[in-house]
Amino acid sequence: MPELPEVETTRRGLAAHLTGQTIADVVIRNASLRWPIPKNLPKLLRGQTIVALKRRAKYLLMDCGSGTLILHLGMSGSLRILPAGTPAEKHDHFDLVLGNGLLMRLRDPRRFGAVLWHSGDVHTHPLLAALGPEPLEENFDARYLHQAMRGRSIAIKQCIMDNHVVVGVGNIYANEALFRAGIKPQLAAGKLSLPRCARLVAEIRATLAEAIKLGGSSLRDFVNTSGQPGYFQQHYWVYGRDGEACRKCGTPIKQIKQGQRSSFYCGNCQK
DNA sequence: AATCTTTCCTGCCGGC
DNA sequence: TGCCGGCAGGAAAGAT
Repeated sequence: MPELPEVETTRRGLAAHLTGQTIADVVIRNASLRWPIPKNLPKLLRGQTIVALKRRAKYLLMDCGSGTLILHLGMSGSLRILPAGTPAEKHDHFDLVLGNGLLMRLRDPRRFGAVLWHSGDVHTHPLLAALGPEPLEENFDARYLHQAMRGRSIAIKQCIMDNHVVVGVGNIYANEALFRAGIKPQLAAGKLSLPRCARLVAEIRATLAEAIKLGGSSLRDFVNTSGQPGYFQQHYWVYGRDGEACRKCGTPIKQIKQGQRSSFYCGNCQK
């Protein structure tokens, strides 16, 4: 599933093909994603030049000069670069046909993704305006996290998955980072000391950075822009390892539900 | 049939 | 009383 490392992997794979290219055509086969794809998108985009491909949280931002195409992969989306004219398959909802004989194709079986247009400063878009800091940037530090969680009774795991606190930490990496930091997922967020916040910040950063280096997770249906899976899943400490031995101490990994999501942890290594 | 995935939205609760 | 923020739960589609 696309979490931040998968989105960043996608961004890097796409950027080389897209940057500086003109948009020859736009094909909408099925507009009903999480929100409808704007009907006037072909009119808006035809003839535009792609200036840059950026990322904010799990949103891909295609800067077209006059505005920004906002893309989200939802739970099952993937973007690929293919030769123009490649026949569309099931769940291929959206194409950007480029001037260089290639196209960028969105496939999204579960249709929780999004394709939206915003003119002007994209960071003022309602979906982006209230987001917390990027986990890999300097302003996400121990002092900030400590402050953001102060007085809160919500479980630490749910707190770091809250986009208002920090963006881009989904279920897999939340579980992994908490294991690496030695923090039990049920701990009340407000109870985490400043030094433990520092440890957690460091482990969230390291977990995401390593996953990006490895090309993202390949859980279920994630593929990169060439259609290849990532390799991070081979490195999980706890995710999906219910009942298996902890890789550090041998204690069986436990699975619990928090906010309808599965959490995995070691009762011995995580306090 | 239940589960899994992301994230927005609704509505309840308690505090002031 | 009414507003606010925190928080829980629900919703969307499809594969397994």
